[in-house]
Formats: sequence, C-alpha cells, structure tokens
Amino acid sequence: MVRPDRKRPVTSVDVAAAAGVSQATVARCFTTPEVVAPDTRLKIEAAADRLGYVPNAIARSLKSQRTNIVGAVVPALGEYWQNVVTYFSRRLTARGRQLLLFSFLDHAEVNETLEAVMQYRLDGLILASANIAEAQLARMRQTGLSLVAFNHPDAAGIVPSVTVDNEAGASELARHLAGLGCTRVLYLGGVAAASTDRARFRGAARTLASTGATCNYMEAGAFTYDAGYRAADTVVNLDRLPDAIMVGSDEVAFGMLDGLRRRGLTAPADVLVTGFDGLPQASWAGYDLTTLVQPADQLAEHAVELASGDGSDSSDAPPPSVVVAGTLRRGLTTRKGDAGRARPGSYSRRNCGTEPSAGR
Amino acid sequence: MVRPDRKRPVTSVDVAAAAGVSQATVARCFTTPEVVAPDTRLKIEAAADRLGYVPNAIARSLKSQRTNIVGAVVPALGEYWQNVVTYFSRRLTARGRQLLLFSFLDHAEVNETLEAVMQYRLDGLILASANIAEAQLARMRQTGLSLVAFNHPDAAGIVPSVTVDNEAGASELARHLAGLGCTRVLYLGGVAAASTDRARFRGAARTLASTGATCNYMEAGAFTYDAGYRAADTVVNLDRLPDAIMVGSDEVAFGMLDGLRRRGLTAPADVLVTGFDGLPQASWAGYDLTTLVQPADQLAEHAVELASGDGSDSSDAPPPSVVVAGTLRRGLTTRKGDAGRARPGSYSRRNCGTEPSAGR
DNA sequence: CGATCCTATGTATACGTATTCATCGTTGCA
DNA sequence: TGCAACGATGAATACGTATACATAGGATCG
Repeated sequence: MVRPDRKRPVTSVDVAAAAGVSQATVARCFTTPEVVAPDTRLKIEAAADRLGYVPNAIARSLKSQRTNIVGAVVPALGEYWQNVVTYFSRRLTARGRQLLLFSFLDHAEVNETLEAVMQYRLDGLILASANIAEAQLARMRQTGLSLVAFNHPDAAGIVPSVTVDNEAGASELARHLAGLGCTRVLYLGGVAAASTDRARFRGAARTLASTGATCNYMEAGAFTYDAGYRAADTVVNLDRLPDAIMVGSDEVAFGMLDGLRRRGLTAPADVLVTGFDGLPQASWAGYDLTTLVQPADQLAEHAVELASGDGSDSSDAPPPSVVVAGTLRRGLTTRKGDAGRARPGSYSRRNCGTEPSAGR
Repeated sequence: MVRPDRKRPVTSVDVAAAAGVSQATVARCFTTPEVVAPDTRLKIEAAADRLGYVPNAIARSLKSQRTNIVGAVVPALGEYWQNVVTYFSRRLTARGRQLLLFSFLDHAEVNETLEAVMQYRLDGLILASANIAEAQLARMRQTGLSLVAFNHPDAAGIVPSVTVDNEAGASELARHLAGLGCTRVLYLGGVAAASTDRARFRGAARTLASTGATCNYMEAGAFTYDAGYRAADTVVNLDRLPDAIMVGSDEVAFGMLDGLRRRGLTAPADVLVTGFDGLPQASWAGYDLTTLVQPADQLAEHAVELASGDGSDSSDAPPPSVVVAGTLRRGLTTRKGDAGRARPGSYSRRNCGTEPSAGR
C-alpha cells in the first residue's frame, strides 16, 4: 500500500492528481460513471484503489443536501421493539440507507435528544411509539424531513403512519375464541392510555359482543412480563375465572402464563390465553401461544419506504396511512381438544406432543 | 413562527444577519459560548430561536473532522444481541454520540456494507462477533477510526477489545455444579468454531477436571432456541443421562429445557441445566435458569468509551483489552433441594414457589 | 498619561464533494 | 468542406460551519 502520510486522508483531489484528470471527473466517476469515458474511468479507479480512496459521505451530504441516513426513535425496553429494530436496519441497508438509532427509556428524554438528532439533517425519521409534541412535529416537517409514525395510530392523519391492523387483529382473535365457545372473556391490556391498547380492546369487545359474549377490561400497568405475572394473581382471585384471557401483548401474556402456572392453573386446561404481536418466543414450545402475528418485515418495509422519501413529496396530499393485516397463530394455549388430555391435577406440559414451529 | 421561505433552511448566516453580528460569532455561540459576551449571546439566541435555527452537524463534521457518530456492526438474530444494541444506544446518547447501526444476517454482507459505512467517517466502530478480514481491519485503522471488538476474544491483541470473562464465568458455573455433586457433565456448545464457545468450554472442562468430573463436548450447531430444542433429542438418547448439561448460551438453554420437557424430563429433577449470558428471560418464572449474567451495561460502557476515541491515541501502546467478570445467577434449574419436591412422574412446574426476580 | 495586555468580535479561508457552465475535439450530415 | 450537434472533460463555485488571524476597544499598570 502507498503511504498516504497517515495524517491527511486521501481525497478526490489526490486521486485526480494521480490519475491526471480533474477533481470533477473523479467525482463523476463515483456518482454517474456512465458519463465518463471507459478508459479514463479505468485510470481513475486504478488510482483510487492504489491510494485507498474512500469517498467522503459527509462532504457529499453537505453538497447534495441528502444524507442517506434515516433515524429511528424506539423504546429501549420490550422484546417487541428490539425485534423491530433489526428489521428496520435490514430494510434500510437493503435500500442503501443507514440507520441512526435512538432508544429511549423515558418519554422525557425523547424531546431532548431529538434536538441533537435533528442536527444531522436526516432524510427520514421513524417514530415508534413516541409521543412527540405536535409543535415539534410541525417544526420537523418544515425541514423537509420525512416523518413516519410506526405502530402509533394516534398519529395517523397528522403524520404518515404505518401500523398493523390492531382492531381487526383483536377481532380475529376474538372470533377464534368465540368459535371455541368462550362467553366470558377478560381483556388484559398493558397501558390503557396507549392507543394500540385501546384499538385492540375495541376490536375484541365489538366482536365478542356480537356473539353475545362479555369482555371486561383490566390493566396490567405496563407492557412487560412482570406486569403480566402479577396480573395473574388478580385474575386467580376473581370470583369466577373467565373462559379466556386476551392479553394485549405477547410479553405480558408470557408473564400471565407463568403466573397462572405458579397458582396451579394452566392453559388451555383451566383458561384459554391469547397474546398479540407474534414474537419469536410465542413459537417456543415452552409457551406455544395463540397470538396475532405482526408481519414485521412488511411493516418495516413500508415504514422505511415512506421514511426514505423516494415518493413524490407533494405536500398537499393527505399523509398516507398504511395499515397491514396480521395473521392468526393457533397455539397450544387455545387448543381445547388438549384440555382433556392433560390429567386433572397434573398440569403437566410433557403431554403436549406438538413440535414447535420453526422459531424463524 | 417566522416563515423561513420553507425552501431554504436557515443557516448561521441568517441568524448572524438577524442578530446584527458576524457568522463567526454565531458559530462561537453554539460551540464555545463562554467566549462570547453575555448580551450578544442573548441577542443571538433570541434570533436563532425566532428563526428556528438548528446547527448543521454535517457541515460541522466536515470542518471539524469529527462526526460524533459511532457505528456498531451486530448480528441481526439472537436475543442476546438485540439486548446489547439497546445498551450501546443508551450509553452513546449519554455521551452525546449517535449510533449508526448495521445488523447482518450473513457474514458475507459485512465486508460489503462496511465499505458503505466507512464513507461516513465515523469516530468509532464497534464490531460485535463479526469476522472482518485483517487487511480490511488494517485499512480501517489507518483512517483514525477507533475500532473495538465486542465479545470477540479472537481479536484481542489485534484490536482493542471488550469481552466478558468467558473462561472464568464457565469455571464458576462448573464449580457451582461440582459443589452440587455433579461428576458427569455434558457441555453443549453453539458453534464449535466460535471463540467464545471454545473459551467457555475450556473454563468448564478445566475446572471440572480438577474436581475429578468428566466434561464431554457436544455441538448444537447454532446459537438458537431451535438448535437447543433439537439437541435435547440427542441427549435423551444417550446411553446414560449426564448429571448436568452446561449450555453455551441462554437461548440454546431455553430450547434444551423445552426439548427435555417434551420428552418427559425436567430440570433440576432429572438433570441440572445451566446457561450463559443472563438474558432477561432467564429470570422469567417459566425458565428460572441458572446462568452467568453478563454485565451488559458495563460491557457496553467500556466499548463505547473505547470507540468514542476520547483517550490518548498514542498508537504505539498495545491495544487495550478489557475483560469484565460476570456474576452467577442461581436459578431453579440447579436447585437440587427442589428435585425431591416434584413428585416423580409428574414433572409439574406448579410446585416451584419461587418469585421471579424482577426482570429488570 | 502612554504602553501593554486582554476580551470580544469581524474577516477570510478551508473542509471534500456535486454540479453548472464553458471548452474543446469529434462526428454526422448536408 | 462547413456547420451543428454531441460527448467528454476542466474550471469555478456553493454547501454551512469552525477557526486562525487580525483588529478595535477597554482595562491595567508603571
């Protein structure tokens, strides 16, 4: 390798000098190769290779006003979000974009850090479950940034939005339960204030009501395993156990299943249990949960497409609002037939001879 | 708000004009506020506020040759890595840095995408479990980039490295098992070629040998739940069951536990089981796994510190190699006392009256 | 009271690239 | 052969900021 002085990084000017052409031609060679003559192109590529030239994306961004970077603001905790982030990353690199990630614990951090993020002139920004002040939203859009709200139905209409069809999904789960003869259902939400939670409950309650079943609401307090685990105690102490518990998220459902088990109850023998999200762990044999699988790859793809700002930015059109349908996963936790197989008094799992579906 | 023409973003020049000062003073006001007179500062801040000025980090980076961005290259799959990413993110924003994330499925993608990432002139780059060609490593360091290998012991000595003490951790688990009277132990690794896997087996084998116990090696084939689940079949078909199974990672261990359970075996009654990593799910009541908890926050903090390149870059010193000790988590899966409580033939989980430790 | 130092600010330039405009040689066609 | 059109390249400039240097006051001290 040639020693590029080790201090001064090699620039397009250096390459130009080495190849005996002008800097402009070198630049063209890396952005629009088709307009430069084949032999000059070879000379330039050879020189660039020899010097170890790497184009400077910072300078390019400054000139072209496009960074090719898309940001994502995502809750730090929760299996669901950790899962989604990797989809974002993969989709973006497939499009030649980079992902600038910011995960937050507390909503208060968001507005603060958003200021710092804005300095980087991102092409797009995906806001996942983040409550941003509307004033700030407006300011951000003025900069030409492509905002996308991800699984945050509240924002639909204000900002382009991508979300799973929560209401229809919950409705499908409810229909599934109704078909199994459930008439008394308990809906265990995570946080009642969350718009996704409300939409899911709405879908469940509406559908169950149409079948004559009841659907009470209960709040776990958080979208976490522990919240579900604790909620199980409350459920067990009810006057009468419901036929089924619809849990608002898989992670909470896992806690519920384990909490019930600790009290000697098991699904589906004593009560049916469903989740929502379709986490990889739902397919694990230890839970084998009936749930609504979010098509995470499709959701991410749509979000990334909107955030990449490739589309015509005719700012008069109403913000597009993509809603994708999920798919039902039938797991052991609602398999009525198996309830008989388990011997009463022995809530053993060894009897469930089901293979886990390949955990992705 | 003033209408900034909606097309031309407002720059420091605009603010300077509005405040009646020069552009240089505006710049100083945002980088070294202490050198500008208090009253001029107020004037500038007022003008900036009024115009909605946001400093342009791209231009700043071009001039100052520092982007304040740190990259991370991380495997896309696996609960462990998804967990680690959020720690990176949080630590970096705490230091005023941004995280550019790239998650890969296949090692082949890495070298390809790394070229694109290099164009962004990152301040540092954290390589997690990524096999990079040494030639490329050398080229990258020449650019002044602060490289850090994360949990990739192979790289220690070549590149600054941060890793948990795999050997000592496995040794501690082994001591724990030996103390419980185990003499025939099976070590179930993920991928034998992985350096972390080898280090863990080494620690386990060494310590067990010193107590007179045997320690055979077996390979699951991948660091996944399914691999562990399938390996359980092989284990069950052994001539004689080992006293304990040391699994090389928590995720594989979860699969093993569920796989054993399907065959009517349970931990700790029939065989003891340990994991490695300390995932949040290890604390879930459904598994309650004995494992070695990696101090993810400390590891991330060290990696971030090295990657931020704050330290003196006297390139002659040997690359620092940080090794952090993990801590043992004693779970139900090695609680010998409970083995008696479970009625033989009924591998029920309802009897484990343990509270899950708060899942963080 | 003049020389000196310090503080606050203005002027000018560089960071590395993309792109517009001009230039020059070549080809095609009449 | 002459002129237009074209293809390839060079020269020049702008993107928005940080900073070295210069400068103008004011304070300090002898």
